[in-house]
Amino acid sequence: MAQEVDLTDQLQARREKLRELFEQGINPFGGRFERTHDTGKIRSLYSDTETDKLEEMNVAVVMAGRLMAKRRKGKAGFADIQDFEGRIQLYIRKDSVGDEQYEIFKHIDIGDFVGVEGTVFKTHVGELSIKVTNFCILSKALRPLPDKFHGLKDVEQRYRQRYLDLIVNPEVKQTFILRSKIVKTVRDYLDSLNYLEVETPTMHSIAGGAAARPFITHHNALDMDLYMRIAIELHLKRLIIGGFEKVYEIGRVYRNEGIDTKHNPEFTMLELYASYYDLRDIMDVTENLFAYVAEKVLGKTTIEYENNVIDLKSGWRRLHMVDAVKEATGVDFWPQMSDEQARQLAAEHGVSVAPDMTFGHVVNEFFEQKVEDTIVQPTFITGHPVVISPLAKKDPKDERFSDRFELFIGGREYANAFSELNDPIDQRERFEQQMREREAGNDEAQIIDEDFLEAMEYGMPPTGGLGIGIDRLVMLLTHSASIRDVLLFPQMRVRDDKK
RNA sequence: GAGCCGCUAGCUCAGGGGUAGAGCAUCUGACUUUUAAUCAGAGGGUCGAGGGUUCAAAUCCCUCGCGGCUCACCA
Repeated sequence: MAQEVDLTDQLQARREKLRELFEQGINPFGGRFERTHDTGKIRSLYSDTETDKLEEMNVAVVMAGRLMAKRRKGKAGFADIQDFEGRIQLYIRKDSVGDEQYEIFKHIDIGDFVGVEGTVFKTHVGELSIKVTNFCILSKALRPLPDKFHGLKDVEQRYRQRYLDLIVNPEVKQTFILRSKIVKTVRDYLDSLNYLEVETPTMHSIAGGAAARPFITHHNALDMDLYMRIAIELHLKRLIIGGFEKVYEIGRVYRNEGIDTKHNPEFTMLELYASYYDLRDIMDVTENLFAYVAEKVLGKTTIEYENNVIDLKSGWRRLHMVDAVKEATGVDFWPQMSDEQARQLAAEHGVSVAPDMTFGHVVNEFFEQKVEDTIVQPTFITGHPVVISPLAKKDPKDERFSDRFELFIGGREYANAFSELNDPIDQRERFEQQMREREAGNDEAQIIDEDFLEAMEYGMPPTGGLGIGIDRLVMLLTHSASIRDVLLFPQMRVRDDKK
């Protein structure tokens, strides 16, 4: 601990007050405190009660909270305390609480936790308040809170010390309460459709199910490297094989990639799988889920996000990637063509492609570079090229493309789904194709998972599968510009010069 | 990884070569319905870190750290 001389005036003052409390025989770090009301209950019960009526009712309450403001004037004073539900004003008179407690009140600091007994009343301007008859300190704060009026603005400090952000910036608290409701509502919806929620390992011996670089860790007793999962996919499919006909998991996945306003190294994914479904069924589930959650959580399906008005009501546009590219650029990839011809079209239309890219890669590049950003209203883009979809069924009508969709809203991807590949021979070929890409230098291409292939050889029912980025969904529904604003503790570099 | 911007008191911010400022917060005093309470006084700083230029650097230059945004990467 720092020596006294290193402490700022405010830290010294609070430690001094702490010592005085001990000397008076008062425990500044108290224990259990039984409340009769919180601020939410007080407000819902008495906000609309007339001042005189409230006086007559003489409602006694016991409350607790953190002191957020103090306005003292001689032998009386006002203070605001804050609990989870909000704030309420206290009115403390020396002749109500007595000399001893009033002395404590005089020396109590903003940030301290207090417990109070009193009666509910309204001030001259009609503010619901508590006339305090008994007052005690429940926990002493040794550091000052950020500015009561401006709050905490410093973005770095808000992320590093989220607890301060939550104490002084009420809208931040609301965002995370909403996040909790969103996730709960997703669960409610899937549970109502008889999906079974499961938990599968987050440490994998092979990081599969997506194209991404994993985090590597090590198990000492087994003396083996393990990978933090980059997707939930392959374990949930094993459960489909095992006879769980409808399963989902909401959990963390980890990708060892850059950090920006849309990416955090660990984030929350929903994946669900349903036996005997195909892509069409999954589209229905997806749009119904979004609409249900928006309606339940926000009370509406029309939302504003990044200067767009977006309607999440079901019945979204369904558009094949090739048609989307054709619509935006006039380039038609339906006719059969060679990889060379495809790359030539890219060159002609200013789409940058690598020299070894195949027809499928080129189509995808066209979509990403020319179409993706322009999609505003919820749109299912379907039929991704098979080469970039190693876990999806081929489209029987055109085997260059897969039975897959990605959901785009406001130029951003929110979901990814397939009619799941359930042919183990084809799956092996797809993995082998991925291994060849890997050998060619794509370190995000997937690794062959023999254990998963064996599982599939026992027979996997036709299955529809879906993945939704929960953080992005929360961003959308909470109008958050950065993923860090919907993560309580976003990943940050360590600071070694910590004050 | 690149570019731009930022880092000054506990918090919010001014100050951009000439002795470090304000508001809130803190401390002392006054005040029994205030609410960004008010009034009077006081204390509080390694100006992100290190180097350089200069008689003189918070300020100009270089390096580094941390953060934000944009781009790249991320099917």
